[in-house]
Amino acid sequence: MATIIDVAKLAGVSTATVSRVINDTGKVRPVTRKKVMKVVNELNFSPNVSAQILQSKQSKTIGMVFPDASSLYFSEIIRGICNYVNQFGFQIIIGSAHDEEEEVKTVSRFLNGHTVGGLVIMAPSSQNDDLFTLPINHGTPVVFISVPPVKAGTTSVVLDNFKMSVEMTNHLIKLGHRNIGFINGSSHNYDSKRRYAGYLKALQENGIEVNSDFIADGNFTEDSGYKTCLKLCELTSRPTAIFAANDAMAIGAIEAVKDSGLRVPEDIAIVGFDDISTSQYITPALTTVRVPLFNLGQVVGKTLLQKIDTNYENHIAVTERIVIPLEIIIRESCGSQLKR
Amino acid sequence: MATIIDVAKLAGVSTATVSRVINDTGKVRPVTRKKVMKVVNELNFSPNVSAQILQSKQSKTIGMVFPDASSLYFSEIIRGICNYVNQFGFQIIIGSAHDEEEEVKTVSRFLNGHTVGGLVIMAPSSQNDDLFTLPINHGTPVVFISVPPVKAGTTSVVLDNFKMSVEMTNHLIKLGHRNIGFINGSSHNYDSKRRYAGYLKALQENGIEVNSDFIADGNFTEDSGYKTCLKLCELTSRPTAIFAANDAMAIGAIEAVKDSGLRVPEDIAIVGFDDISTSQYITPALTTVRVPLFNLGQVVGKTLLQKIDTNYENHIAVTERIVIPLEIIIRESCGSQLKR
DNA sequence: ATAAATAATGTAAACGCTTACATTAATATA
DNA sequence: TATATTAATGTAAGCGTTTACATTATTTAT
Repeated sequence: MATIIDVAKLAGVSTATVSRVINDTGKVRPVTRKKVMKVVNELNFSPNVSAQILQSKQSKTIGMVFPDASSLYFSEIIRGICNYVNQFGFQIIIGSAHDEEEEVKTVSRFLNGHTVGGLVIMAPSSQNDDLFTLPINHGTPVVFISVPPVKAGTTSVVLDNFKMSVEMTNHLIKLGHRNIGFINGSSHNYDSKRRYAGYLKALQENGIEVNSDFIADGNFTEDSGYKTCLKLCELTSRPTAIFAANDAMAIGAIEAVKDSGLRVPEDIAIVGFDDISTSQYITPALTTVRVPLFNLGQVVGKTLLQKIDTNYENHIAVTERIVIPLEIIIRESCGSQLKR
Repeated sequence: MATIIDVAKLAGVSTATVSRVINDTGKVRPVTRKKVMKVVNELNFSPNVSAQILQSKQSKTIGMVFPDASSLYFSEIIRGICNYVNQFGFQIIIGSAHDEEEEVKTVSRFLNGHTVGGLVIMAPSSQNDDLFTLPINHGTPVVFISVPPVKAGTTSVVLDNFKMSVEMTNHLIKLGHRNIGFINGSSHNYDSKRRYAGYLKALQENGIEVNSDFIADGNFTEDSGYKTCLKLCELTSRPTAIFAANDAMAIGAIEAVKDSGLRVPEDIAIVGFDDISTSQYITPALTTVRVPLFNLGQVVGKTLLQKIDTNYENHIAVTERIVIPLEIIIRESCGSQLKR
């Protein structure tokens, strides 16, 4: 494998000049540039990335750490990030983690190893402050996905959960529902919390009292949706509509309603959140909120690259929060089309 | 950030000893080891990965390059790979590519940059020999996913497409079908080819003549399944069963049959391949072949790590081919439960 | 034509680590 | 106890870059 020295020798210039040519830094005469590029192509030279990082202390790889639990969403998000950052020669390195402790470890390994020039951390259920303090203390630019707006000097990209949840609940209310259940996702999950908060807000705005019997605790899995909904169906005075904090649980809920001998949406309307691909195919097709994950990824990539850039110059720590707009998708499971 | 020199100084030993301690190479007295480890922990030292790679020429990063088109499968596969290789301190770096040309570029960037110690290449539709020759010439261990068994000295992990496709077709035949259609995936895709070959084989074994009208060309998308199936439905003598080369197309096909005013499976049975999560929720639930992607990923990880290990010692280039067994999932869309 | 200013290129140190080889310490053997 | 053997540690070169600074070439001004 050819090194920069080989190129320099063959081109009859110094390594400094070769470096300047391939990185486009500093002045070099067109004649020299051409001469060097010729050899670069001949030898099929490309620089040793490790040597570059070691010397320049600037890595063009981005670490992405996320919990196993978000693997469903991860694929699209990462495609979005890649799509954006690849344009600028950046790579993505993956660190998945089973639990929070492991997530912290992964972050610190990325940081200490000087492998990454920036970090994307997905920690919707984060309880551990280290996840925030570690990279910030280290001075490495980070973008968080789906975290509460608590930490100063932190930049994050979040979904417009609250607003859409209000809208979705309002939609149910307009359809005539007053007894609306809610199935929560995992207990510490920020997305879930905001969606729940929006639901509560909508009820309150419409003067509907919250019935705690109608609030169930799931964990984002379809199974938990099924089981909690089954209980809701068995209530003597059961809800006429159920809002699940994500589609997987909504799908489980639909099965539960069916298995209880009831109909969706006639007896119980069901709505979800996420718009996963199954949602349009299940019967009845699920009314939900579309979350543009690919787009989210692009925004995250763009934001991070901006942080990295400005970070090279000056270290202004602004707290930034970018909200991704979402869209309600009305299908059959909410009963919009129904004449009541 | 602490370097190995800081640690050495503080512990009163040489950098060589520190290196031996943290890498567990060479002999070092327990006393010394303890002394060094104490400082390592105090300073929260962890080695600069770039410097390690630069010096040792052995990267613990695995490059995974795959076409955009396989992003559906990618998430689970990568989880599987991570799951295995993380145990051994290996990381994954992602290189997605729009087309084949870009895929080759990505591979060559990984190779030339010396960023990766091994490569996983997913190239089910590969036409370009560079994808194979590049890493082999470079001497970097590679594992291919879903590629034809053509290249010598190559190791690959593939699905047992042919066998399962024969079985699935046989299942249809046993159900009484003789007019069975097939919807192909994208034209150069190896998985699709093998599935088609299995279908052909089963027909032949049962003395059923192939009706070219029943063979449609899709491209793995649901939309293509819908459109091609619509045409199949319009045939004056139409097939009584259709085998789609993947679930997405099968789902499109089910919609098409419905939209043609026909019933699945009574008028036309439909089966697919992959067992994506939607398949169990669509009505009727799709009979299909389950592909254990996570498991596939684990196998790929294990195989690659083995190659990397032996590569360090001796460069025996054996052609290896690992076949992942699959499982038929009988649901409703094939009409097994039907009394005919 | 010469001096001054500017542009282009070269030189060499440094980045943080590993490891072959040299040296010193500890243990075994006679 | 002296010597041979083995174990533990140290020394320093080198991995392939980038870049501050030094040097040389080119252009501009006089």
